[in-house]
Amino acid sequence: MTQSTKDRLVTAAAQLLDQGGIDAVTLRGVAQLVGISHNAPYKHFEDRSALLAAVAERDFVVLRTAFETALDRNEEAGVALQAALGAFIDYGLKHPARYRLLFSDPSLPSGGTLKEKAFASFTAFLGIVEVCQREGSLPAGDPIRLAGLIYATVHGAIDLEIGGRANGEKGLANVTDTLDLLLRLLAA
Amino acid sequence: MTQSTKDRLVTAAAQLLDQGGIDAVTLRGVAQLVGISHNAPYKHFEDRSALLAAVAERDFVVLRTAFETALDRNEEAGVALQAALGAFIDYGLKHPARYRLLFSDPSLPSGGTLKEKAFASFTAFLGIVEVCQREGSLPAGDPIRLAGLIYATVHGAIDLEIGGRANGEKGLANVTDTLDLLLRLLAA
DNA sequence: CGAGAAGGTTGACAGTGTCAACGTGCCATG
DNA sequence: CATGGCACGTTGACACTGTCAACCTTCTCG
Repeated sequence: MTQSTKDRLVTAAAQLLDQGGIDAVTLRGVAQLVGISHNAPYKHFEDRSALLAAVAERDFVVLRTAFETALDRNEEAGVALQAALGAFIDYGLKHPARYRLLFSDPSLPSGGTLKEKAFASFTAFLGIVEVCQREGSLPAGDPIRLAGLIYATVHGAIDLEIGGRANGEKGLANVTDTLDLLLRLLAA
Repeated sequence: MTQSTKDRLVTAAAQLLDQGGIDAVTLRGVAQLVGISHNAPYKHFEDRSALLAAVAERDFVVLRTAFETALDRNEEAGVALQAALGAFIDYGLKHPARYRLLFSDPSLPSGGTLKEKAFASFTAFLGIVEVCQREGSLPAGDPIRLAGLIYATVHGAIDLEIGGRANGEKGLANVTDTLDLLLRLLAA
């Protein structure tokens, strides 16, 4: 079956997000892209925020799936961790506006189903960390805090790089370097 | 002498930012708060972005100053580092909208004088890290990468907590816990 | 003295989110 | 079979916003 109008609205919004950033996502523009009248989106979403939240939810599911398949497809958990983080970084740098929508947009609700999806994605990541600990490729200790530390570091590094406050010769190192340093510390 | 209109515009914008978030900062609202006509701000700032950039620049200077005084006021560099990070976290949690303006706002220019001020603030932080290394309270190695790691981690943790994606029993730990874990790792 | 710049004003315009009212086709229930 | 409701779409309007243009005042400085 073909995509529903609601799905096409979400896809169109994501497309505009990639092309012109968050400011380019206007309800009227999205409607036009889908080929419906300027007010039709209100039949599917309560307001602009709800549409953006739907985009974010979809991407959080993608992230969670990426984490889960990273764990499934790799024998060694340490390799899975690298793969998961690589996918995370890749997503952030390739879709900066969408990335910021998920993690740094103030207009999105901080609760509800969006929070659940965000939580589920973190939980999948946590799963990888736990296996790493059992395997010995990550140090023992509270897995939630350890996963939180890695998550926060990677997120911070991605966000700084997206913002352009990370480059420059004597400035912050790039994401991969920062992450490598942390993982080397954790391996020691 | 009394504050210039330009300064008062920046202050008013910061105030609206604190009260109602970035969406509450409207040029007309700022003008009204200062008591001038809706178009007067254009005599001082090219557009809305320029006004927001001025707010960000001012706060970056504040951050840099906080870092510098932390180093000045403490004998042990390790204590200064704690103080600097504490001030950083405090600022972020008390002024989330302003914090996000500095680090995660896409409408701000990623270059120019704003980048310089952001850079200067990071450099001040880097200075503390270097002294810590000399003192032995932080491990040796490229100070830029080490400072970048700490900076990225703290920034990520603050940003996640602001976004409300950090709380919950089984969710990410809070900023202070995350930071403590990192510093303990670095001390070992 | 007079010109020009700095800073302020009013008025207009297009674009945006959102509300209200109105149409239309399909599906389920009497 | 009829019919009523509901899902989905449309047009029109409104207030608010950023921004441009034109105009006015006041002060400075050659």
